[in-house]
Amino acid sequence: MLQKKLIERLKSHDISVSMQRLHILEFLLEKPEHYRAEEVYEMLKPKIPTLSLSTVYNTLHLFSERGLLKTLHLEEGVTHYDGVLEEHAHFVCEKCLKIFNVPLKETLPEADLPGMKILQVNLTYRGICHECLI
Amino acid sequence: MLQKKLIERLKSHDISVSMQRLHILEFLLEKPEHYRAEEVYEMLKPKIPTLSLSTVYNTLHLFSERGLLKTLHLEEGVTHYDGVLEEHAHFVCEKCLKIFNVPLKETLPEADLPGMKILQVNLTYRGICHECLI
DNA sequence: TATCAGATAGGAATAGTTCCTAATTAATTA
DNA sequence: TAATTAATTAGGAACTATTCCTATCTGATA
Ligand SMILES: [Mn+2]
Ligand SMILES: [Mn+2]
Ligand SMILES: [Zn+2]
Ligand SMILES: [Zn+2]
Repeated sequence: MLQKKLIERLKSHDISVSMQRLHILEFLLEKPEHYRAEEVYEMLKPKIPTLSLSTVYNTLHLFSERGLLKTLHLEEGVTHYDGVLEEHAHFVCEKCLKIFNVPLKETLPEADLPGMKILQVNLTYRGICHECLI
Repeated sequence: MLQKKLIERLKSHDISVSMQRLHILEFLLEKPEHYRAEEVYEMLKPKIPTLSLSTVYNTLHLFSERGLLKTLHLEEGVTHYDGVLEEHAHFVCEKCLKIFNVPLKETLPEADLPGMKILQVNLTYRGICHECLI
């Protein structure tokens, strides 16, 4: 994505611009995969040698809070971040722990939750992927 | 639940019986709530003074593997166990972190996952609960 | 009874995340 | 512009849920 677009995106979400933030946002938006903080850190270290893991955590929290990306709790003790905001489900392989995006045919069922404010819906399938079934 | 029923339940899932297992199973089956390993441990300590946290972890893993209960990854870094096996969704309040059971009106959408073996489906709503909205 | 496998207890080790503080950078004010 | 203030970042220590390791215990088997 163009630098200009990224800057706009940050500003429109009330986030002031910094090199670290631009890089982290770009990294997550251009990929359909799901990364952990540590992975984002390792991938960006070459580009921003002074980058710290704390900053990655700070930034990911901020982005998630402001709706720039989605936080996923799919497996034990790890948080993944998803830059794809279009509604979709996930499939987690219990063997290799790979995460797959799953397009949704129908919209997700409305929940009967009177008085609650729903901010996010998450649909996850769990099982064994085609690779691991062989 | 009757001791007899519990023993049957274990045996029918190819799990040999022990006091620890009976107590842990009973505890989780009779409650609609969602507990962490540590909580199960604390609750059962008075009944089984020699109980160890390791055993609780071992047992919960075993039960989950054999389909006696469901493993939930709803919030950061914690695993909850659910003894209610009937299909239902969850609502997690982002403020107080309480977990609510949500009955499902419709069945969950079939996933377009050719070649994958689906073992579990998980639907989670996230937001602010009625208590925290006041 | 002696042998063996499985289950348990206890504690050390691990790892992802959070918290704290000082240094750096950006924004605001005079 | 210079001085002041606020926000961001870097680095590392602290925290904590979970896993891993090992010795002990228990129950079944021969
Ligand atoms: Mn995704
Ligand atoms: Mn439940
Ligand atoms: Zn797999
Ligand atoms: Zn709440």
